[in-house]
Amino acid sequence: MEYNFTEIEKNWQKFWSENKTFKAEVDKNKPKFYVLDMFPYPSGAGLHVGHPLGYIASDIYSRFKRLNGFNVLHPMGYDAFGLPAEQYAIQTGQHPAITTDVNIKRYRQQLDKIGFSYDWDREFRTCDADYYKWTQWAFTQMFNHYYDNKTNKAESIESLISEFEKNGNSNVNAVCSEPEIFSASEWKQKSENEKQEILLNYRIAYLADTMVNWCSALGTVLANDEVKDGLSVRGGHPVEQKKMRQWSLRISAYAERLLNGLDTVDWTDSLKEMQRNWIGKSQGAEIHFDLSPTLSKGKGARPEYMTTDAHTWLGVKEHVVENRKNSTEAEAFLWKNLKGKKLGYKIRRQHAIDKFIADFVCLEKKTIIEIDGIYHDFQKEQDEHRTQILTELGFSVIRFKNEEVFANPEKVLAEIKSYLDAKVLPFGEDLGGVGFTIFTTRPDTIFGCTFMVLAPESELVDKVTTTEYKSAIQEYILETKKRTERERMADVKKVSGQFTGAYAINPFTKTEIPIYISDYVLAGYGTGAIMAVPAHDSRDFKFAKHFNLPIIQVVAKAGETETDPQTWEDSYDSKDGVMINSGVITGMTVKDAVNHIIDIIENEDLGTRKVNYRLRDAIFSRQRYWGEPFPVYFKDGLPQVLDLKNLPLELPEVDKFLPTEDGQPPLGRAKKWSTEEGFPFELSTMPGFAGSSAYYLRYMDPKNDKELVSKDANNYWQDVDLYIGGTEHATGHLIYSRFWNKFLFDLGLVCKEEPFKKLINQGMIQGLSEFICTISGHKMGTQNITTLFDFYWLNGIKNIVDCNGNNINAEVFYSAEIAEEAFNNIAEVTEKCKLLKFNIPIYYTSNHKLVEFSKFKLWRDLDSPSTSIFVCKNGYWIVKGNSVEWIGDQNIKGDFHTIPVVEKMSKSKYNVVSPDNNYDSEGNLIQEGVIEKYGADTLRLYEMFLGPLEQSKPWDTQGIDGVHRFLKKLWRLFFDNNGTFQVSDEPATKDELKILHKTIKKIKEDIENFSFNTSVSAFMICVNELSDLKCNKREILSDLIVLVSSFAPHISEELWNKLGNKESISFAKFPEFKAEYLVENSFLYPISFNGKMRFSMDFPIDATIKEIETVVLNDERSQKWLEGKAPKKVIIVPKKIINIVF
RNA sequence: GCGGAUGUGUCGUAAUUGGUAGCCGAGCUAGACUUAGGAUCUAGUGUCGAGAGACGUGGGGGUUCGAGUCCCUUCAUCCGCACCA
Repeated sequence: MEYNFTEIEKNWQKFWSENKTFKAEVDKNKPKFYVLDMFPYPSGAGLHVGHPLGYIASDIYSRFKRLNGFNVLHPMGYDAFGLPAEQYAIQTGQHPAITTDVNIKRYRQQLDKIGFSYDWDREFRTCDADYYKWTQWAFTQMFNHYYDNKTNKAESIESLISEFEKNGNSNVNAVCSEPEIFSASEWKQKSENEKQEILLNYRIAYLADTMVNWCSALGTVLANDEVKDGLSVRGGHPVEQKKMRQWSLRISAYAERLLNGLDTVDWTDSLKEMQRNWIGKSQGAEIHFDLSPTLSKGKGARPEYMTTDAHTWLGVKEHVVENRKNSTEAEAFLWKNLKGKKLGYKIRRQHAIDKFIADFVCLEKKTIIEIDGIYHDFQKEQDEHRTQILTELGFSVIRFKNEEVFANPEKVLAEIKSYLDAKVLPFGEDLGGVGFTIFTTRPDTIFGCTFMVLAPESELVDKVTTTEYKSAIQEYILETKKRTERERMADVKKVSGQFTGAYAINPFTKTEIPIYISDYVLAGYGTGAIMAVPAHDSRDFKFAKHFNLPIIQVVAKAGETETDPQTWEDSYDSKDGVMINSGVITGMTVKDAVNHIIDIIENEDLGTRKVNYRLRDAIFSRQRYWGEPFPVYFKDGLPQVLDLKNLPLELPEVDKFLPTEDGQPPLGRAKKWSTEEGFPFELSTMPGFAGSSAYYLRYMDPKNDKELVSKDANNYWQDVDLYIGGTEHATGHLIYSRFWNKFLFDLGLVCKEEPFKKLINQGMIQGLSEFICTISGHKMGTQNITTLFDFYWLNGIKNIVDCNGNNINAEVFYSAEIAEEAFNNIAEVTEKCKLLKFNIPIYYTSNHKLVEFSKFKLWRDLDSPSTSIFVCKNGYWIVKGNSVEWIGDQNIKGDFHTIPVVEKMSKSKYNVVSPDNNYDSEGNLIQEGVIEKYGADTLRLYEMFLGPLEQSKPWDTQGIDGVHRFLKKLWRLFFDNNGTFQVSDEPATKDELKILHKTIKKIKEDIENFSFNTSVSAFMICVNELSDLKCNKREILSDLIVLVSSFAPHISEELWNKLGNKESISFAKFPEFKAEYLVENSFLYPISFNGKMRFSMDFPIDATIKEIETVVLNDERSQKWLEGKAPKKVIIVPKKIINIVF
């Protein structure tokens, strides 16, 4: 009986599916094991041979665990929302739900052919409303929680509100956007909207203004990698930096826990390193720098709004309160339009300054606004006197008459605003006093800080820049604004910057140091400002050199003395060394100095110890259609979330998948996109990572309509024991889902803080592309072709150009080996010529040769069918439509070589190999699949045989025959020469048992170490050896087939069944390894002389070292190798080696 | 620039973790069976050498009785991060 894999595989796949063989249920009598593959996005191209690599590995492991008595959860589903489907929808008008469904069906069909042991009853898609209900629900939970630094977990917003009501927020230590201290009574006085506004600063899911890449032509925010040279990669539309109100997730609150959690999981070091890198923790200090000259009276003495002393305040307090009550009509009118930062500046009224009371004051701009009524007319002289004093204090006064206010209030407000906008305080007092704060990880080098640099986008820039430098600064900012963050990163080498005119004072050296702005400082990191230490930071060094700024060495390499930094080629950035020129810390090591200086900084109130993270909050809005709608509506412009009972909020239908005319996201086109009360819903949708962040939890309990996952299911399945997938998710999905899980953990909804216990990154299977060569600008007239190439034949390649015809309608291709030569010769004549190499579909080639000339031709020029010439070494092919003619030596028809290149397997490179048959749009077979040709078991084994799982390798079917032969050989063990199934019930021999148990041991160890490639060769060795012994003993084959079943389940089921078993082999028991079968009674020792192996000798296992030594030394071969010398030493390692040293 | 990984026949790879380098498969060569072979089987196949033997795990050095494996150094390739203060 032949090994008919097609039949066998079809039958068993049907059997598994009908019998739900791999259905997993909570079973508390069995230990659980959860094996998960990373969520696939079902692309239109279907599966290629690279995708199943990880799936096969996880499937082998799942089946292995089942055989070992575990209750295995092994599910599969689809990450179905996403951009490609939507782009396709925009192009074709097809609803993304339809294309996604088609793609998923194709995926499923392909997956089914490979024989995976998934529990298909748990399958779901992220775009199912039943599923995204829980994505939306999780979002509402994030909205309803804040991160408390005291309990170090997420806590409910209700508890925060009740704390506000009791004590205000001064005792609250929460992760928060803009802390502003208020008391309980102040909280209670706030309007509902004001309260909501404040709460948004605390919520884990929050709405805030964020800088984004906005592309108005595409109507969406773009990620950095979607923008190049200020244009969108797709379409080439201009992209601008824009502040937009976006949903974000406060993932930064979890930075420390995300970092620490890495120590508890079994992932590869490289992956953990990537995450650590992404989180980017750095420890250092925030240090306050005063501006020079300092006008403030002292640091940290009083809040800035207290602009008078306590004594005076008590004296004027009554007047202030009185005035506020009895404000004039004009004042009241103005106040209505000034309060609450209506002009963009905080304005206070009836505010005491020195011993005066100002009508209105803007402290950050040191500006007083006076309304002169009749009352004031009597006091004109006094007012002038008062103005004088206030001016001395640094305030300026603008005045308006009552009548002005009434006659043209708009004009008055506009004047106030433009006055405030224009006013630049020379010494930065409006920064909240007297200077600004920087973050550094090297506070020890502060004595070497000789200048400061601000990020161009920093809010501080406007405030420090002196009038003189204003235009230069603005010019510089404009320049940098044009470039995206990405571009800035790209040309690191270019040094640019601009002096602001302002100086700060180094708090330790007390010297005045200039303040610059430069785009090498990022607004988003730290405080957007740095202290520059050119001697010990290469970027600062370059900057100092460029602008000729002083460089002071403060760290010397251990054992070296001070040198002149002016002579340096580069800075000394290392933390190895001893402090010099550094006041009290001179002589300390860098490590000690860092700690010591921070202590001083804290004691003297110059700053604080500080930990900084690179991890930023995740922007969660997309102006897109094909994603989860936010369960959010807006009431008075403020967001409210829907209750669970109103979820899911289903994605509405729209007429087009494009933004609306007025630039709203596609959901703006939905007919009724508002609550029943008429409050509008959010128009953005969630990003790709939303749906994939908690899917592993949902698999535990996929049909539950009451909760994401039941307590029962979660307590049983707990976490993913083995997670297999590609590295591409290292910093995206794997950070987000860890965050998401930790959040749910804080809420007590899941029992494990880390979701993925062990994680393996399978290597990529690359494609083997084929390139064809042609030369641009070099086409020839058809009528010349024959003569041309006869000529070419006679004269060699270089004469091709002599016949450069004028009727251009033939394209010439060159076989790889002559392309270069041909090109070189053509280039002599026409300089415009270029050697072109481009990808061609690999299925027109075979063994790196073009074979399907006419098919290639058809593919190549659909638009202009013409003649093509394929120049080979000893002639050429002329191809016209279906006619292919060889011109040249008829005895040796030329091979037309293409150039093989290993690249990523991708549709655009035409190098995709799918596991099953590949048909064109008309249904013609264009590429035979491995599954059809060899069967799924061969595919599974071969993918594993290719090499270590983690390693990337190009797909190459050379060698697949060997694996297929192995399966046939295995099959033959069960049949006699006539093809009749025949298994002997005789007891196995010692040798047979030894072979079997050697294999059991090896397979068990290999699977546990995920070393599947070596298991496959172990199987081969085993079957080879059994074949040599002509072994057909049931005792041996029965165990062997169980071993194989994890790898090649179909053939195993078939043979298992033929052995007379009624149940699926999945319910068999993994054979037990018995060491006694491997016990040998002798060992063949390799005998080396001075470490070089010369011959080997057999000794009984219980021979003593003494006995062995005597026998070996007396052997005549030993005498020969010793060359008559006496051995100095004889090393005998039992059951290992014998080495004789002489 | 920083971090990580890898480097072994013609190719994919293996090596009991410091103990006979090249298992298994492919390819190639020769042969058997056969009407035929993309079937099956047998033998050979690291390099040099007629041979004995010598050399051989990117290069150089070291530790060791013994190194593909450990240490130092250097080169190459791949991947990740990258003005992160």
